[in-house]
Amino acid sequence: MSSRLDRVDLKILRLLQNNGRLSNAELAGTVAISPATCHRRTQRLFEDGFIAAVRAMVAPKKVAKGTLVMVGVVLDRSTPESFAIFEQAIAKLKFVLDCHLVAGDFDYFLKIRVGDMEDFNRIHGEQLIALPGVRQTRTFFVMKEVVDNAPLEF
Amino acid sequence: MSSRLDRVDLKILRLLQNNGRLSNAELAGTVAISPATCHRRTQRLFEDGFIAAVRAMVAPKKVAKGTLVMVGVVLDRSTPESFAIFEQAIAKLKFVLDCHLVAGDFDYFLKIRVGDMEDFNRIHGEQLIALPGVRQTRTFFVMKEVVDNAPLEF
DNA sequence: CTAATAGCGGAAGTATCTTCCATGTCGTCA
DNA sequence: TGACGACATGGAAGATACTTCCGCTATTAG
Repeated sequence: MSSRLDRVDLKILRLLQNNGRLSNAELAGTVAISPATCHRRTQRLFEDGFIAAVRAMVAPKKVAKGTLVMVGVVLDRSTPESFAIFEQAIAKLKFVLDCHLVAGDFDYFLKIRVGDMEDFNRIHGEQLIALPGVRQTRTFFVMKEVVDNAPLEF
Repeated sequence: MSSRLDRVDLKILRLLQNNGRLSNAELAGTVAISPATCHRRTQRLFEDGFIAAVRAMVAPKKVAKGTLVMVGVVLDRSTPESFAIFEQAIAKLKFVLDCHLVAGDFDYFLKIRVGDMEDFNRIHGEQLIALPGVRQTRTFFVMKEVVDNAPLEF
């Protein structure tokens, strides 16, 4: 929490969110401060945890991960132990992009990327329903990605 | 689709996915090729669209967006026109991170980031249920983010 | 076997990064 | 009001990295 962000910090954050490979010189120029100051500001944003990471967004279709699936999961029992075991197991499944414990008709919501439907069916049968404590799953195939992973507005 | 990715390309992609600010020299050193070759490879990965963007991941809690909500949406009518109008409208809502047309009990799934529950209630009442063609929404508050936006495995 | 093509790494000029330091600004306290 | 302290800023400079050019090698096709 801690330190406040002034107008300059916000500008840097937004610029790096749009293009994480901007050079310090380019940043400084756009924000209209000296490279030295910009360097210190940016460094602080990293050190203080405002920027968790900088990631290249790999185009899913280019690497045979063009199919997106949302899955609702219901567990057998709603005990803390069941949740912990489930979460531990799902962290190992690399095709799971999101896994959120939610309030409502499901216990967890998953966002999964796979190559195609056939790929998903195999994964669903071999890995998802085999997860510890899973009573049922409900699959929502994504037919159109209207907005995917939009940058955070702040 | 087009051009193939060899072992070196994959390494570069994975490294940049983990740290998008790696310098060309660091990349080259890790992948064990010359800076010149590495520069050419990386440039091609961008030009050919394998890397859609490089983004700084801003920590949501640090910028008052610590509350995550999943929302299922059902429209009044399932006509192409209804879908188009809805999608056009939702693209303007900056707090919507994901919006996917799905097959199943809902028409759309939304992933939304807001400051807190109060914030969400206001947005839900003023903006979500006011979207064109919305019959009903079902809200799933996220109580725990087990995995959020994990890097793509390929 | 020869030639064409594509990819590689070395080299060098240019640009950038990163640190140090002097200067300036703001707020506090005497 | 004035002096002081804490902090942030920008300039400068050595070290580093970027980007392009060019010659070399390997692979493929004829």
